Amino acid sequence: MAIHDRQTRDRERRRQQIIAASKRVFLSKGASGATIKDIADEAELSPGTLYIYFKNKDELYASLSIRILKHLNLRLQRVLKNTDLPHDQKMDAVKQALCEAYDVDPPMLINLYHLQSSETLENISAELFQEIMNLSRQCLKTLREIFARGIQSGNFLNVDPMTITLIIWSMFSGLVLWEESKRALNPRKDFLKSTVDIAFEIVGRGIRKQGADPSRGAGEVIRSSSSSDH
Amino acid sequence: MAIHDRQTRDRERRRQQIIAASKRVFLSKGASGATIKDIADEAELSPGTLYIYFKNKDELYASLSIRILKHLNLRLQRVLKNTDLPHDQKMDAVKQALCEAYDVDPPMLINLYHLQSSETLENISAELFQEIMNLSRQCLKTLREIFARGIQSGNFLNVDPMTITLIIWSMFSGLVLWEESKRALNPRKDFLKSTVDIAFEIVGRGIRKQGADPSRGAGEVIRSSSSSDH
Amino acid sequence: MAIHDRQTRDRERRRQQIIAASKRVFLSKGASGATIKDIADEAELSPGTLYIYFKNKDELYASLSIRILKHLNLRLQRVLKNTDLPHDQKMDAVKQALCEAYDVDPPMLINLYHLQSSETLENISAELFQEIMNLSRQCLKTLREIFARGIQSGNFLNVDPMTITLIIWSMFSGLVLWEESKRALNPRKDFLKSTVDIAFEIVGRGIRKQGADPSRGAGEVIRSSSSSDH
Amino acid sequence: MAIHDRQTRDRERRRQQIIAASKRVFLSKGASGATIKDIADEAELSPGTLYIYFKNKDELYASLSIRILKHLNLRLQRVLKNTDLPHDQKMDAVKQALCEAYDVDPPMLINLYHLQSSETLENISAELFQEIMNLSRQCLKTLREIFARGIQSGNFLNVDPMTITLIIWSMFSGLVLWEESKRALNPRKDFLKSTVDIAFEIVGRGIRKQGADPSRGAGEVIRSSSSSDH
DNA sequence: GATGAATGAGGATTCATTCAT
DNA sequence: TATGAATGAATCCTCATTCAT
Repeated sequence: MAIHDRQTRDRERRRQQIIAASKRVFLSKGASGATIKDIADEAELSPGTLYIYFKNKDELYASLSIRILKHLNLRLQRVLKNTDLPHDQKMDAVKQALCEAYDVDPPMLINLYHLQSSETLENISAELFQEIMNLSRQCLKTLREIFARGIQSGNFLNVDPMTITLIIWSMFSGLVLWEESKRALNPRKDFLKSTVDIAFEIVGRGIRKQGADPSRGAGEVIRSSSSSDH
Repeated sequence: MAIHDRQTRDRERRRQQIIAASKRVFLSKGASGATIKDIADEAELSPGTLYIYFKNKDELYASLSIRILKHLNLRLQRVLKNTDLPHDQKMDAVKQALCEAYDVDPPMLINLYHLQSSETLENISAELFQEIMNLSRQCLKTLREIFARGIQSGNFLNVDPMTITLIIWSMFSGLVLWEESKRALNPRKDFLKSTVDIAFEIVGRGIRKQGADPSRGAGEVIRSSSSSDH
Repeated sequence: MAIHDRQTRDRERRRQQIIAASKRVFLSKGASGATIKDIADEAELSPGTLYIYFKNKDELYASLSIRILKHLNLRLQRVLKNTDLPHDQKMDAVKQALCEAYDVDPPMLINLYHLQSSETLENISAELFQEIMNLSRQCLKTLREIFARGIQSGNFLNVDPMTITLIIWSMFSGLVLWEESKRALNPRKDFLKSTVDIAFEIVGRGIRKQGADPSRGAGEVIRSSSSSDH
Repeated sequence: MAIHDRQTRDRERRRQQIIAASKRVFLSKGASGATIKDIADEAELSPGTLYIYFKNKDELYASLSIRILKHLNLRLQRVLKNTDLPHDQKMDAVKQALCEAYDVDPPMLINLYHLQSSETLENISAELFQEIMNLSRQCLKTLREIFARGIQSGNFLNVDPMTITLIIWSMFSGLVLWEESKRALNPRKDFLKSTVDIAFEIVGRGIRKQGADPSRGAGEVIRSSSSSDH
């Protein structure tokens, strides 16, 4: 038993070691710029070893997203279910969930974009691809639900909640990408947090009803984009 | 003279032919997925010919950004200088400039991101890199100036204008990337325009002073992020 | 026209150059022992060039058989159609066709065996595989027809002609393989011809009716193996 | 003693387990297509364990031949020494010896061919290679002696007995290879036995003197191939 | 002895780039 | 100028073999 446990633990530790190394390398060299040898060197392992733990380079790359998506999912669910939280503070809770996920794993969104941008999805197994897609979709769904309830409560403008989701998500992703692109040239400080604060404050102001009477869910309306197909 | 003119014209036409082809190919296959042969085939030229007009693959890729950045620059300058436009409609003009640039050249922002994200800049000449950087910076500067005037005029909240610039830019980029990532799976229609409309409406509402007395430039204040270094 | 012709000719010459080199290398190092670099070196080309002319190593290997199979096919057809030839000399004509094919391309049968032995057929295109299979089958069919007529004519024992075909083919192949396996160790002389002569003489004696009355096709009978499925 | 015996027995049993597994794997995947892991899996052992019992892959492969060659040797010696057997039935006894060896170990001849065809002999130890070569030679010698006595007895044509040996051996090998190559596509039944029966019948007829007076050893003569060097 | 994770040399293949025509 | 065949460095991946447990 004990032996088996230790082996399992070692295996998992090695996996993490590889994942950590590849994050660093992928971040600095990009998905296709990074070579297996780069990653192996960074992980202080031999190239062959990577193939014991990951089927190929693309699967390794894709795997990076899994953990952080799970984490983000959890945090967003908690926001959704926290009924004690006044509706007008949910936006802030969403912001914190996103920022925390970013703190845990900075390049997460870069991965998500690259994965979605059809560049990779060639050599990854259907299951892994599905898992990532499901997790992504789950995150977006939860966000939409949060906003939908804000609208129902009368705190938010009556905008299609999926559209709000996309706007928030895109804005945050855009800021993260910007941040990361600057980091290479200017690694000292991160301005992300303060910029994100302001961004959410602005969007929060923009989405909240002005002299909101929280009693009814339909007041000011912004014509919704065709929401069905996002 | 005439002969020389025609030669120059032919040369330029051939360049455009290559640029147009590579846009299509880079868009569908990604920067590193696209091969020179792909582009040559699309342009109905031979691989060798591309090297007569562009020093190498990276420079070809980078030069795609140049044109669209120049175009965007022009449009934004016009918005800035159009003193007839009421300050509270500048946001809308900015939106239109960005959308138009996107219409002219959909992948432009993707290119910009990839260029910034250290993926490419390997074989690119220093001059070309500088030109791109200058053009990018110019666009951002113009945007910042537009917002700065909006603040001075008392229409906008007193937020660091560079921060607003980043937020707008990131949000738009994020939405474009999202759109592009969806296009592969669902090529029929684009929801970009309507989503962008709502996004700008929300941000516009968020950034405009509420019961604004446009006469003075300092009212409500959102604590600015450290702006100096963006 | 002239230019195009020359190019076509050059292309074909280059193909032959590669085929000739790979025959030598495959013969001396075996199908999986030979590396692309070995072949490229032998052909005095670079590895990449081989991939212009052949899709991959397996297809190159398989292609070696095509030419010789076509050649053999032609020769056997001629034997079949040569109605002037007395039936009891057809065996000799078959022998000469096989030997000549071997002279033209010694390793041919080794290839055929390897190809049939399911080792390769992984990376070769369905079409190429089909072409080889069809050519092989055609050769066997022609042989069977030759023997079938010999039986009908009353010169040969009444043995299933496909079985005779297999015996002749296997015997010849076996002798060639033996010869080739010896050549590595003892390259000076080839004993193939004389051994094959005797082999065909023995089999010829064995298959010909003893005091044959060529007038009827059924005399001595050797119980046929189940012939349908070879 | 007892302990030591058991250990020796266990060791030998494990060896057999590996040999049996590798036969199956080599047969289905070919010599170079089969990996050590394939064999280890089939033997339900770990890769490392194979190296306790065999120096390397090539030696494992080669050792497969040793056993069957020893077996075949024994059987052929018995035919040679069985002076009760009429000379004209020796051919049949040889056939049975070969067929039995094939039944015991189908891929044996395939192995022998591959070994001889310079494919393998890279990592094989000199001693093992010598042993295989000696055993092969021994088999052929015994066959030659059998045929030589048939000639002396006046039953067979006066053909160089080594040439007959080669012909018989090649024919049988050729048929086995054919059989094996078909097995992949059509695994249900083996036609080998019936085809081999007819083959030996034909060759037997061809080699036996016609109206043989078994009393003297020189009658009809087929010009011998230069026999010295086979 | 037995294990199986780790190794790393080696091979097939790709593709940006060059250059003779 | 335009071509496209040729190049060969670079990369992914495999797998025989080793070795710490």
